[in-house]
Amino acid sequence: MDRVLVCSAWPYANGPIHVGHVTGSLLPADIFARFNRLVGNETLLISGSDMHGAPITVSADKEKVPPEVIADRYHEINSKAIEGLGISFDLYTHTHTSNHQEVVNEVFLELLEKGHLKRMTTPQYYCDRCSRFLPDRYVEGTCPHCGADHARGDQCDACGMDLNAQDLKSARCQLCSSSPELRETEHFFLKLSDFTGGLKEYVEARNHWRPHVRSFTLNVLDEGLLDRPITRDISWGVPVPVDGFDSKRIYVWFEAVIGYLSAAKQWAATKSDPDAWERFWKDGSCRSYYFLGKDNIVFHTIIWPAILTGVGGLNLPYDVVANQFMNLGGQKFSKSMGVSIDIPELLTKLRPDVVRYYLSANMPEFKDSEFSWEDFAQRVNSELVATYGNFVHRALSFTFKNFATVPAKGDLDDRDRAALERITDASRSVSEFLSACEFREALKSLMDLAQSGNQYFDAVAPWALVRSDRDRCETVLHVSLEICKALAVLGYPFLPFSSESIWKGLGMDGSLEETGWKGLETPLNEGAALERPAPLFAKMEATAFGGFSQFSVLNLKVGKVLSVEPHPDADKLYVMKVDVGKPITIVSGLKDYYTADELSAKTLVILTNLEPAKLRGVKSEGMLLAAEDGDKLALLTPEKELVPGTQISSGLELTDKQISYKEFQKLDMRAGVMASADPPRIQVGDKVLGCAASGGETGGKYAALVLDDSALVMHGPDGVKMVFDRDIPAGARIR
RNA sequence: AGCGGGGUGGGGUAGCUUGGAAAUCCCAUCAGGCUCAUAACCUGAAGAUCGUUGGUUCAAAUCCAACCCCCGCUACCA
Repeated sequence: MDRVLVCSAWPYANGPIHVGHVTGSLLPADIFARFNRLVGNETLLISGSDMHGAPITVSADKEKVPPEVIADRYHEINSKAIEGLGISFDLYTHTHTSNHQEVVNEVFLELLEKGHLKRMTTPQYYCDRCSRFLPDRYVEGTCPHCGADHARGDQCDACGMDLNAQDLKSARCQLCSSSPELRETEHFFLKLSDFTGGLKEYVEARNHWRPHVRSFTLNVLDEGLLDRPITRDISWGVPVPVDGFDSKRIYVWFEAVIGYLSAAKQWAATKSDPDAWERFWKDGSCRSYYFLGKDNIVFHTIIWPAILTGVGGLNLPYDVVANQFMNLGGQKFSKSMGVSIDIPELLTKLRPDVVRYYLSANMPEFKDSEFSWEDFAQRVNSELVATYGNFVHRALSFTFKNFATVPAKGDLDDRDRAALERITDASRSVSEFLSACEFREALKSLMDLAQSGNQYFDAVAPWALVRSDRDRCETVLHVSLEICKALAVLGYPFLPFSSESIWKGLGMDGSLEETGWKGLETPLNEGAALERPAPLFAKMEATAFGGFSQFSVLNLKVGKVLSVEPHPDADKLYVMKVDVGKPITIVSGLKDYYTADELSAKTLVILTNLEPAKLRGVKSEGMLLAAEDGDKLALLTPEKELVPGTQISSGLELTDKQISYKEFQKLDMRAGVMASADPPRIQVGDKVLGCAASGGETGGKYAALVLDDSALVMHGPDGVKMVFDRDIPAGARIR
C-alpha cells in the first residue's frame, strides 16, 4: 500500500470559484485522490480558501466591510460548491485560522534562524491622507519614458514599460490623488538565491513531471532567482512574528503555500492522532502531488520547495501537475470581464457528474482548451448519455423487464470471454493513465469500454435470445452487467455519484466507495432482486445554458445629442454633449463621416461605463457605438424613439463597474441580417448564427452581440432593437 | 517588446519528445443494420498534399531555418 498526499491549489476567497478552478486543480486532484483511495492507498486530500491578500481588502473597502466578511462569505459559498461537485476533501480549510498562523510563524522563525531571511530597508511611497503605504500600482504619475500622464507605478499602459514607482514624475496616490512621500520601510526578504543550486538538481531529477512544467521551471532557474520580500505594509494577513513589525503582514505568496502543511496538521488535530500529518510530510516514501493551473507553477516548483528545503525534514513535491487554461470564447476566464461560469450557479442547473464529465473530457492537460456550451452539450449527449448512460440503462432495464433478478452465468463462449477480456484491458489502462495523471486518456479508456459494451450487446442480441434460449440469454446479460459493474468501478473517480447508483442498481452489497477497486472481481449477486432502473443521465440543451454574461459588463444607454463642437486641438474629433439621463461629454472620431448638423439631436447608443479617457486633452466619458466596415460607418440607434438614459440591457443583468477600452475591444458585436424569424437566425458576415433570444423581422438589419456560434440581438425594454442610421454590410464590426 | 502555447478533413481534436506503410477519436454528412434502450445503439463510406516557404534525410505532420496568423502570461484569478 502506498501513501499519497494530494494537494489542490487554494482558491482565492474573493469570488465564487469558476470553471477554471475546477478544471485546473480541484477536479484533477479529486479524481486522483478518489482513484488512490479506490486502489487502497492511504490518501490525504487537502486544500482551503486563500483568505489574505490585497484584492480582498479592495473588495472590502468597496463594500465598506472588514476583509473577514468578504473572505468568510466566499469561503462559505465555495465550500458548499466544492462539496456539491463531489470534491472529496479530507479537509477544506482556509488561511485565516490560528492554526495556519502558528504554522506560518514556525516556518518563518525556522527560516530566520537558519539564515534564509534577511532584513532590508527600501523606499516606498506613503500616502499621508490615506495613512498607508501604497503598493506600486496604487501610485500614478508621469511616465519617465514616454511622458504619458496616467502611468501606474508598476507599468505604463501607454508605452508598456515596466516601472518602479520611484521613477514616476509627480507621483500621486491613486486613491485620493494627493502626493505621497517616499519613506523608508524595513522588510524581510527570502533569500531564494540560497536555493538555486539545490532546486536545479531537484527539478532536473524530476523526469516524470509534465514537460512544460519542468522546462518552464528550469528556464526560470537559469535566469537566476532574486530575493523576494515576504512582508509588506498592509494590515490584512498573517502577522509577522518579530518585534517592531506590528504594522506589517506576511506576503500572501509566501504564506498561502504553507497552507499545505498547516492544513495537514489541522486535519491530524481533528483525528485522534495529532501526529498523523507526519506520515504524509516526513516519511520519504509518501508521494505528494500538487494540482494547479499554469500561472501558479513557480510557486509550487520553486518557492514552495525552497521554503521546505529551508525548513528541512519535509517532503518536497513529488509531482507538480499543472494544467493549462480552459478558455471561454477564446478568452481567459476572468471575473472582471464577465468571462466566467461560476460553479455555485452551474450546480443549480446541472448534476455534478455531468459537469465533472465534461470538464474531465476537455481538461486542459497539455494545452489550453476551450469551454463552450455547444461542445458541452454535444459531448455530454453523445458520449456520457448516449454511449455510457444508455448502455447501462439498456442492459439493466432489459434484464429487469425479462428477469427482474440478477441473471445466472452459464457456459461462456468466445465472444463472452472476449467481452470480459475488455474489462481487464480497460481496468489496466484506466489505472495506468490515472497513476500518470493522464485524465483525458483514462476517461477515453472508460468510454471505449462503454462502447465495447454496446457492441457486445448488439452482437449477442439478448432480445432475440430471450425467446429462443433463456439460459443463454441470462448468461449474456450477466456478462453485460459485469461490464456495467466495471464501468461503475472504473468510472468512480470521474463520476462518483453515478457509479454508486449503478453499483446499487446492480444489487451489489455495500457501497462502491468502501468496496474499492476489488469490486471488479466481486461477483454479481445472482438471483438478487433488481430495482426498476432509471436512466442515469438526461440529455441537455445547449441553448438553455449559454450565457452572454460577458456582455453584461457593457452598460449601454440611449443618448440624445445635445451639442456638437469640433475638437479645439484635433482634426478628426468632435466634442459632443450627450444626454444619457444626465449630460456627459463624449469625444468621438466622426468628423470624416458626419457633419455636425447631421449629428445634432440624433438618438444614439452610448457605452456609459467606459473608463474616462482624455483624448487630445478633452475628457471623454463614454463612447458612442457605430458599425464599421472598411471606410463605411453607421451609427447605432434604437428602432423606436426611446427616452435618453434608457438602459439597453439586451436582457442581461448589468454591472455598474467601469471597463477599460481594452476589455471593451475584446467583445464581439456585429451588424447582422435576420435570416429567419422562427427559429431566430441571424446572418453575420458569411455565417448564420442562432439567436439566443427573440430576433427581429426577417431581412431586418440589427446590432447583435456575438459569442461563438450564437448571437443575441441587442435590445432595450419591450424588445426595442438597435438598428443603423446608414446602410452597412452585415458582419460589420461594432465599436 | 519579452516569455510561453497553438495553427492537422466542415467543427473540435490525437499524433510531433524517440522521423518510416499518406494520419487518431468525437460531432456533423451519406449508405446500411437492429429494435432491448434516452430517435438510442451497431456496421460501413466520403472527406485532410498535417499554416506558408525553404532545408536536412532513402524517408517529415513529426527535425532545422525563415515567415504569416491566432491566443495566453508579463497585473499575486486554475
